[in-house]
Amino acid sequence: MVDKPLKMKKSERTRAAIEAAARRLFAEHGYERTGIRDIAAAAAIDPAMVIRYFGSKDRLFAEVADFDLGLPDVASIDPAHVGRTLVAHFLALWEGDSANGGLPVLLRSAASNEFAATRIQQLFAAQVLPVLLSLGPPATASQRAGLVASQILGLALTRYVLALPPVVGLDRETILAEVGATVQRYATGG
Amino acid sequence: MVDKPLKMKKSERTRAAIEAAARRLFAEHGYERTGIRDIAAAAAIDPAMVIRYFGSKDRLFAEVADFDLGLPDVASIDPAHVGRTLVAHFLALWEGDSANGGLPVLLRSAASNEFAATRIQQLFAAQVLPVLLSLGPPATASQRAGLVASQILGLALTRYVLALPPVVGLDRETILAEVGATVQRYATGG
DNA sequence: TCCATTTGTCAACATTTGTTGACTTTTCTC
DNA sequence: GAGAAAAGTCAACAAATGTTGACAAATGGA
Repeated sequence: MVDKPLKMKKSERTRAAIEAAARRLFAEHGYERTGIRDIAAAAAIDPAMVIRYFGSKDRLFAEVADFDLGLPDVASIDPAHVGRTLVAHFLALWEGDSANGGLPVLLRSAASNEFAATRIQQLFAAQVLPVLLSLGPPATASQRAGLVASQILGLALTRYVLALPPVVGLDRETILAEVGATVQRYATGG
Repeated sequence: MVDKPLKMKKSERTRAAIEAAARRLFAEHGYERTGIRDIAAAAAIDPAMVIRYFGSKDRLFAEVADFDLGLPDVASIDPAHVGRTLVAHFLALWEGDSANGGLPVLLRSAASNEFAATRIQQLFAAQVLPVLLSLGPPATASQRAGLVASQILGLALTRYVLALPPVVGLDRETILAEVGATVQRYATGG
């Protein structure tokens, strides 16, 4: 079989099934409350296969938690609307049904899982901070990033993890306007 | 013994010890990662006593999670500085070493514990929302409360639970000014 | 002091957890 | 089709979990 197979190799299909099930369950119930047997059941495979393919629960989680925010390039962002742009991007990251979804996984587990917490920290340090560097005095970049993180993660927490009704009830445009304005102010140090 | 005893009855002392240990451990590691045996060890008593005094782990958690935000009275708040006042109050709630500390417990567990999440929701609905009612159009009170929650819980999450370095590094005055301004705007619908 | 109530100790339980190894079935190459 | 490699199944493990009940010690009122 030299040609690229139309269907993936079987092993890759099961591996993908496990990963998908894990992503969903970790995001829904968090690291501790998601058992290997739950993941296996959701993927319709044997629990032992989870270990076989990923080595351990920790490594499976690490795999699922390894993703990219995919923030737009600094240069391509209109500095006058960074706030709105960033918020829109994070909204999409949460509500996009497909592909990514690693952020819910992380946030749901970060409160009681050191690894997830560290991962979030890295994510912001490596991907958000650079964006803010050019938007204000570099000396205050870290401080501005902290404020931005507090608002964006707070929105994610209350809307998608805690699902507080008043926050869930906010419509997209209100969020973009209100939270966007806040992030804008934090990001530029205005 | 008719007089009020100088020392508590022994049973009340152990009960208090268990509760204190539970509060600390729940706040530090969350509900799932805190075992009854851990609590017992921290309180220097037998694991069986925890059950004896509180019935179950769930009920112990519920006890510890049952507390008050103690927000200042609506009338006593200067409407021009609600934001700063609220933020200052929440900061004190987190950093006050004594007494309360129920909020850390809740936030640390809320991501994977339905009960804790519901409790937070009740707390904001019953204690924060009333404050906002008189500060803007009553029709938008819920929306304003949602935004306020997203920022205040976001600050708590990133600073005390995730301990993101840039947020931990923020000094008190910066927080009061920056986050206070945001909350002020959210609260009044400005 | 005697007795009853309270308080504390101990060992065990059933269940669930992540993980492992031996085994069988499927799949693919020659 | 034979044989090797890959993929999947099954039962079991050690450890940890919340919880229970039988028992011992301490306490306090009569």
